Amino acid sequence: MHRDEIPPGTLYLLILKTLARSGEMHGYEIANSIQRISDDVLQVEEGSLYPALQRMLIKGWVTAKWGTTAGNRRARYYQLTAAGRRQLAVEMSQFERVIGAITRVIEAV
Amino acid sequence: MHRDEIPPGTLYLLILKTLARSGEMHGYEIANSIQRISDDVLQVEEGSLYPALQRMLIKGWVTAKWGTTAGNRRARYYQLTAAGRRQLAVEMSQFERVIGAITRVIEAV
DNA sequence: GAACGTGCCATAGTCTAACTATGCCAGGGG
DNA sequence: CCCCTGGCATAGTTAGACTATGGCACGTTC
Repeated sequence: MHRDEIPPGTLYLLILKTLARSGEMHGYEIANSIQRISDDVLQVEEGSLYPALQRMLIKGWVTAKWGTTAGNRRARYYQLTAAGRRQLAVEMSQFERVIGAITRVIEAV
Repeated sequence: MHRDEIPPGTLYLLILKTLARSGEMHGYEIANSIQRISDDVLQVEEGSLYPALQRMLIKGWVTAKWGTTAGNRRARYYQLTAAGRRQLAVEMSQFERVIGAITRVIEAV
């Protein structure tokens, strides 16, 4: 079975936006933040999140450094780069453009 | 390269809705209709459309019969089934639910 | 101090579905 | 006759979200 909750491609947008809002975060925080703000509709699985973060590192959208959490655990803190901020703008406008177009189709008379 | 225009999964929604609106249509008409109503934002490639229609036939969401177009060409005419209409309702509510959740995240302060 | 739960990271492998590229056939116009 | 267009179809590639699994360290409980 598949839950199909997060449409492929939009995970980047969600992560980029979350990091832009909150500055430095580690993976767990990112996932929890997305889940909470979406009222539990979007559940970011660890097996989706960490591969996505790796790809984003490679693309240069984020940087990572190891640190320690408030709960005294080791964690990787991610931060947006300038390229990441640019990518966020791109993804936002693409999202709006495409969702607007789909909405036109499904609301057409 | 990839154009990334139609998010995976939403093609079903677009086709179902288009058929619901216009009754019987053949593939070419469906693609043109979606493209036109979306103001050319959504471009349904033939290599995406026909496989999707095949899957929808197998799932029982549509039926097909061969006919002749106004331009005197042979074409397969697709029509929604009752299951297809039910599926359209499901896809609509899922779409709204997920897009609403994503919107909350990308508009959060 | 052993056992367990939880926080946190990571990867291997599966699967869906949209894409590219290609091919076919028929009608009509130059 | 040839090409353009309309129209259908499939084989193969690719991205990326998922499941399943594993590991480790801290705190708490008994």
